[in-house]
Amino acid sequence: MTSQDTAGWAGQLHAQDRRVTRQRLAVLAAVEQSPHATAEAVLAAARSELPQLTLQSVYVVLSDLTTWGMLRRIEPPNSPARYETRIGDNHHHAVCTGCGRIEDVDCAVGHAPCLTPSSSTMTIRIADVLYQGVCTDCADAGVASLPAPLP
Amino acid sequence: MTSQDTAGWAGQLHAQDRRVTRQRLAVLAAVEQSPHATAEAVLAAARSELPQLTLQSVYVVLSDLTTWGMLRRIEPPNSPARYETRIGDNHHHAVCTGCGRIEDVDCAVGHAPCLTPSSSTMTIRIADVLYQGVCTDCADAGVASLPAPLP
DNA sequence: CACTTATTTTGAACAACTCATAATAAAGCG
DNA sequence: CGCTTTATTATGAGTTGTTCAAAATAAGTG
Ligand SMILES: [Mn+2]
Ligand SMILES: [Mn+2]
Ligand SMILES: [Zn+2]
Ligand SMILES: [Zn+2]
Repeated sequence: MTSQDTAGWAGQLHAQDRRVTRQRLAVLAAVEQSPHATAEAVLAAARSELPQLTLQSVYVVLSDLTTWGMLRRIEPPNSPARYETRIGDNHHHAVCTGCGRIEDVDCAVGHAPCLTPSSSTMTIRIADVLYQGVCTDCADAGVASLPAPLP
Repeated sequence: MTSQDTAGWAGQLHAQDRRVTRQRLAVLAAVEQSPHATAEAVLAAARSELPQLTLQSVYVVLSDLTTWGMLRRIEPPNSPARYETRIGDNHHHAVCTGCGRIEDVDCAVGHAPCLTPSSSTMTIRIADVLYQGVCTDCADAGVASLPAPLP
């Protein structure tokens, strides 16, 4: 959201020979400000700066930025896709089955060892680990039920 | 698919005070026969035994069986949900970004250590690891592109 | 066999996302 | 700066995968 970030994002877009648009900067700022945001949440946040922005545009911008490696998309169960600007560090996620809360979790075993599974005929590029459990709030509240959508 | 399996499934259903129906047995048989099948694929397979079966019924049966722990659901990116009878062993999956092929992968580091991530305020119940890469077939064919839906 | 009620079917609706096309505006150029 | 080109966005509609409410069916019980 800072002009620092904005300048950096503009630079990255330029470097990819992409146009620097208000929509792209607004979406990047929204995702930076609230990590693991949904497309709807991004739209809501970005509209304070760019009221005429549409959900469809948010979808294409998110898709493009993800394709170009400027955003990362995660797809938790029982939730629409979520996006974040924290990329390239192979970090993982824990989602609470009580309230849907999503937390970042550093790679479980240290330095990207999850990239070498025990046996597979595939050349692994990505290891996406999704932990599911109950967060302390939900544990305190005695909630251990099924996933509920985030507000 | 064998009467062995069928008897076992009927027993599990009885043990849960659930009714043993043709639909449930047909769905279980279909998933057992083709692991990681989609609801559509299950419908197609089960209809050879039960032609009047509907997709909506397949959805509720799959959902129920998953809730009761008799099936496991995985949700790969760019794919509808998939189901399998291999449950309770914390195994993971590798999906080819070329052709969409899905393989089982045993827990990467041995005996369920993925259940203890480096740091989280959550009590972890499930560690779902999704590897994405390129399978040998696709590597040989020079395909490394975006995921395509399985036939 | 008849009864109760879980289960399935029917028909419709929904959420999240994608597509085709028209309108707009960012970048390059004179 | 104004003009042009074309990437990008907005508009409107469509699609996929899934869920829901209500009626019809059938599994289990006595
Ligand atoms: Mn994250
Ligand atoms: Mn599997
Ligand atoms: Zn929680
Ligand atoms: Zn492949």
